[in-house]
Amino acid sequence: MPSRRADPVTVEVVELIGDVVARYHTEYEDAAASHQLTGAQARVLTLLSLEPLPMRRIAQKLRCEPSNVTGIVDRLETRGLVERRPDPADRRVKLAAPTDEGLQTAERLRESLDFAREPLAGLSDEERTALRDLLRRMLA
Amino acid sequence: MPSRRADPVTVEVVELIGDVVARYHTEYEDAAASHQLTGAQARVLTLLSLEPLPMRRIAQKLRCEPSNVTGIVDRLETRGLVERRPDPADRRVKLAAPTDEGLQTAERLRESLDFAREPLAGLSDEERTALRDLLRRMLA
DNA sequence: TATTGTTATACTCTATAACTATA
DNA sequence: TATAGTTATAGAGTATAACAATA
Repeated sequence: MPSRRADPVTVEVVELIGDVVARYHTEYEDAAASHQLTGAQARVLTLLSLEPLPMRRIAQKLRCEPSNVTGIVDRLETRGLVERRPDPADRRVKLAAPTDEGLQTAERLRESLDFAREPLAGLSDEERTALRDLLRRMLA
Repeated sequence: MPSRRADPVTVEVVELIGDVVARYHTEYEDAAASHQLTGAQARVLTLLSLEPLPMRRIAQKLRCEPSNVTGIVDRLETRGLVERRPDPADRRVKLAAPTDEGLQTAERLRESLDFAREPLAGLSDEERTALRDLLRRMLA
């Protein structure tokens, strides 16, 4: 049931979360662009740097249609950052896996994603822990 | 200066913020889609529901090129949600303004955007206030 | 028959550059 | 000459539907 009137603090928290989202998005896109990647390409490369995945699984992680993943992986493959491997267990499946260069790019991407690391540095240990606990409960 | 090694709590907070961002994005797109709007269209309509704006200002708010705004406003105008008005003070300028139907749609959009209202309801007043203060400091 | 990945198609968002009408 | 908005163009992401290969 949505429309219970929200108190002022809740309204402000929602606005602040909107600000966090906007800032996160901007920094993510900038970090991706600094490696000549789009946001979607950066997300897929980051996913694959954790473990190779079937095309279908990538679509599920991205919450998009499988047909889209074909193009994104095509472009990453053209760049030499990702390759398609056969799945020994099921010949219908293609596993997308990062190349060595792809892994390096993913690592540099992670490093340039400073969001909330710098701002969080201004908080004390206790405050960071409190923030972690509150966010955990919010997402539970 | 990015790469100072982050402590585990900071790492988890960054991950949690990523989760918040993903959830916010999903809910925003869903809310927009439930009104047959794309995310960009919903953002512009929401902006204009606060006050009519010159095309140029919309582009600045969206952090995109002015040429993109033409298409987005075109589509909102075709839907009858927005109209372009001349600016009496400068005949080069076109003010985009919501129609009555556009205002109604923007209001319903706001209502269906429950993000963080429901989850925040599970927090006490003190916790919400603490969260607000921590987010404020993070974004400062 | 069902599933995996792809192709074909169409729409939206995006940036760049060139154009117009004002200022 | 500078600015506001548009148009033209091209690339990328998205969904839908139809297809080939495999299960």
